[in-house]
Amino acid sequence: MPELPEVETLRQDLAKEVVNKKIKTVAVTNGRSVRRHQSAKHFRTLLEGRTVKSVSRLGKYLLLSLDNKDTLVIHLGMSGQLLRVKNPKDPKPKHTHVVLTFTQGGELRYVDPRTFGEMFVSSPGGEASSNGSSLPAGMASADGAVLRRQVPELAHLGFDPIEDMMSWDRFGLLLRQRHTALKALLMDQEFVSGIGNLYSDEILFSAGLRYDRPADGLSATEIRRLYRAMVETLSEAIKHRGSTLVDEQYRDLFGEAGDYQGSHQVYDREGAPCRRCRNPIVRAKVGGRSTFYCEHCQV
DNA sequence: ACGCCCGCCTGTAAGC
DNA sequence: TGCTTACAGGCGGGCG
Repeated sequence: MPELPEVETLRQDLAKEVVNKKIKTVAVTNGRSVRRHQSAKHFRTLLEGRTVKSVSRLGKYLLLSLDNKDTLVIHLGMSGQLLRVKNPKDPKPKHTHVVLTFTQGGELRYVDPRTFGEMFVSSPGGEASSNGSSLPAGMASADGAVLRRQVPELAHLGFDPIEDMMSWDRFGLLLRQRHTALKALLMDQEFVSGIGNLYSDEILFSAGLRYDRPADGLSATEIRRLYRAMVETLSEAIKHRGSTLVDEQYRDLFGEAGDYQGSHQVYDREGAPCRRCRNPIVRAKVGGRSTFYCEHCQV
């Protein structure tokens, strides 16, 4: 389940692999993956002949800027993979739904068994985006603002914890406006973008905070701990090229597994001893989802 | 405003 | 062994 660290790893590799490459042909073999477009043909037409100029990321979304100001947006959902293949004759994995072939050779494959993910081409003025000046609360970064204006469909996303700098004071101000359980807030993409079930649990353990603490009830010290835990946990996971779980769903651009799963403190460790205090990690159901935490270390 | 559920999907694994 | 059920969970939508 790709979250911010996995998507950022892909972004870094895509920046090396596809920038300045020209899209020769696009093959769509499952229309559900391009469902925002009226037809697969329309999607193809928008991409064929375009050159990729840069690759950026907003939360869990990848943004490939094209030479005509359009943007190819890629979201991996639960089970999406992007694979860079040098030899088009390599056997295609099951559930390969979209293939971009480059003029310079090789191809980029989009594989997604559960089809929760999607790809679409966004045009700057292509949507009803009359008030492009309004940004999510706390938005401080010019970069994030530019990307949100470039892709109106993603204007609702909250700040990116890695790309958008924020002071502890400002973060605390945003927390105090919300009477929500911390875990739900961390996973709310309109508040902060890029954090899912796995990293919210890891961040809250690192911060020493329970998942059900109300956001508006944190002390100044706790606010600082949470902010630090968020940035450091995500940064460490990026250094380790993300997490590949037992289901093997996440693979990088070259099909290699990530390396951060060995550093997990709580996620998927029910009953195992807490790495800090040795008490067993507890699993709880919150909103139908599994939540892992340490009853001793998180208060 | 917020919590909680559903539907969308397939692969895997546990249970009977 | 083989069928059924649960689970994995991002996201948008609906409901109380």
